[in-house]
Amino acid sequence: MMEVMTTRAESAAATRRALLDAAAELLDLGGPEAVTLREVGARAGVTRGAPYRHFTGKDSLLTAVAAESWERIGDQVHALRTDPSLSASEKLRGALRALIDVGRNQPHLYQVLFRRRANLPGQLGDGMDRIRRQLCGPEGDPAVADRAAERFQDEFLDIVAALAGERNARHYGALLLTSAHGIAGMELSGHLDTDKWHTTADELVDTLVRMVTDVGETT
Amino acid sequence: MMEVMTTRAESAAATRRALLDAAAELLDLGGPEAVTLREVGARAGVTRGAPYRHFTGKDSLLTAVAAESWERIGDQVHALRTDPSLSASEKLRGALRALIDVGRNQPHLYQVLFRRRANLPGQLGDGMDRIRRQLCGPEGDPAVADRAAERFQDEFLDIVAALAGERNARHYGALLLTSAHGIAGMELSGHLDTDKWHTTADELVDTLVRMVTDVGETT
DNA sequence: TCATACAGTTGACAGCGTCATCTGAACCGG
DNA sequence: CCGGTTCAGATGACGCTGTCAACTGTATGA
Repeated sequence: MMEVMTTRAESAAATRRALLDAAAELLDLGGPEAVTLREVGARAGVTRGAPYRHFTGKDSLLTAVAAESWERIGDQVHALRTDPSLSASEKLRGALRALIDVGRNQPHLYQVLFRRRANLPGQLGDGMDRIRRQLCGPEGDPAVADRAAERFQDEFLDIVAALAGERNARHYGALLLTSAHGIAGMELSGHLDTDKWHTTADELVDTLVRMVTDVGETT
Repeated sequence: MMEVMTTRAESAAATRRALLDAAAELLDLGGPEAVTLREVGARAGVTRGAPYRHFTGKDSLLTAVAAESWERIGDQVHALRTDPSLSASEKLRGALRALIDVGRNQPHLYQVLFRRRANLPGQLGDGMDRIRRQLCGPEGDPAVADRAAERFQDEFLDIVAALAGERNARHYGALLLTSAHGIAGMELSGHLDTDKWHTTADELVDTLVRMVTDVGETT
């Protein structure tokens, strides 16, 4: 049965978890538009104002969901990289497919993962307001999601380095990563017509892996 | 000075144009969230209900904006393809950069261009409602945007075929297109850290062009 | 000339994110 | 054990949104 909640910290942590789970579920079902703070609260057993005790707002909540997902993907790629039963090519193919599979199985989540970072452009005027706000809660901070996404990229980079050599790893790593992202994105948006192009996302991944494998051998 | 509007059709057409222009401008400024039917109407000199005479709703309006943009990009690539002063490689590089430049200069528009197509997944239940609705107005119909996007892809495919041969054109064309889309997307979202990867989007494009040029030569 | 079609206006509604305010119970120093 | 404090959560309110039904006035076409 359910553990009895005694301390306030435990109860708050449980609410936070429930909010994140509810948000992730609603995101899967109907995209960011369907993630209503009212509905999230209801599914977590609280009311519409409660999420503001754990996140600075809706954006912050979605960012936290993205951060957890990045961590999960990072773990997955880490497991691939350190699996001694896999060849270097298999590791690379697995990492690329891991990303594309998220696009396939959780398209709405995938789009949130690659949301535009808030403080990218030269907007510094009201940027300070946003930044200060999001510093209120350490979670939902874009920096948290950024760190998690970068860990994934680091793991990925190591896999590429083992295959194509340290020299080419960064350039070709970026090429592979962006290409996989593009494959996932166009498959997701429906702009990759497999009939028109006589090819599939999986075949494109194979070609990418083969190309980098060749680079590694001839270097 | 301004031409006097007499006929009702002219007036309506002018309003439609103004609505599209206002929507495109607001999209550039603040993304889809900033495209308010009230503000669009205000900038077009009408009120909030007027857009419903020309589009079935906000989604339909944004789809029409995307369709016009796809047509513009298609024209641009067509001009590249038929320019006798350019080499095949230059045509390919230009086409890829044309797409990436949209991502750079109009990031919000770019995301709308690659919006998920409505009728992709197996949702047929309420899908009929949506479809019948969007058939009311021939514009804003997703099919219009799809046709425009496909014309761009056809032009692009021809450029690749001239460089890599008919045999490889489709497979490598898809690879190039998805890769360019991924480069644009990750640069746009801020996930392509040029310091970390020791490379830039432009260098990645050059590598892609070189790879396909090699394929064309060795075939 | 007169009925009609139709672009555009207006009022209304439900739902949204967000904030200020309030409440009650867990906490903690004495 | 007790009384003040902190803080998770509830609640009311506000402005904004997309959407639709009902309405208005004018150009159209027979």
